[in-house]
Amino acid sequence: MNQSIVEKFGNRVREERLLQHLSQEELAKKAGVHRTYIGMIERSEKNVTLESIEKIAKALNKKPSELI
Amino acid sequence: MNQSIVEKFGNRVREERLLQHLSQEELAKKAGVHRTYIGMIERSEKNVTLESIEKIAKALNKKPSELI
DNA sequence: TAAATGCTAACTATAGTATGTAGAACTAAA
DNA sequence: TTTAGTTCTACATACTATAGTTAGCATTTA
Repeated sequence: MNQSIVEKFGNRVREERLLQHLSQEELAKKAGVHRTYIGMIERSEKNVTLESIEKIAKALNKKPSELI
Repeated sequence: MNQSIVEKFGNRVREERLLQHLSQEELAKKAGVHRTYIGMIERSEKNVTLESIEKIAKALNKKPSELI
């Protein structure tokens, strides 16, 4: 079964967030986005834009390309 | 001077498109997006989403991460 | 039982579509 | 030359779909 790019991204974000012991709310604050938005991304409910990818990647100390 | 992630993406798309001798319209057709949209992306006027990144990357025979 | 997350709903901003005009660059023909 | 036809791209405008915000409450998990 092939995951979509949106699913892959959501899974990578959750994986990295948990590795760093961050709550969705903590990650949201670091990234400058909203709490529920992180949840939606992790559940593959949102088709994130480049700028949001960058914000979240920075908050996780990753390069955008590492989350894709 | 630092380019934004949106500028980098637009520049990479144009660079690859020209290397492959494709017009904006040809690339748009291969990617399944609208003609004018490719122009807007290359001029850094649009903050592309993951799914559009994937469509354009496939049309250029690249991985999404190679365009970011 | 508190902290974390899921989920809904309503909203605003903007991604992405569609159409048309204008101008640059290049042919070919006279 | 110059004129006309073609292709490509920039740009404006208007529209629809959806990204992203915000709040509240339900559910899960420790």
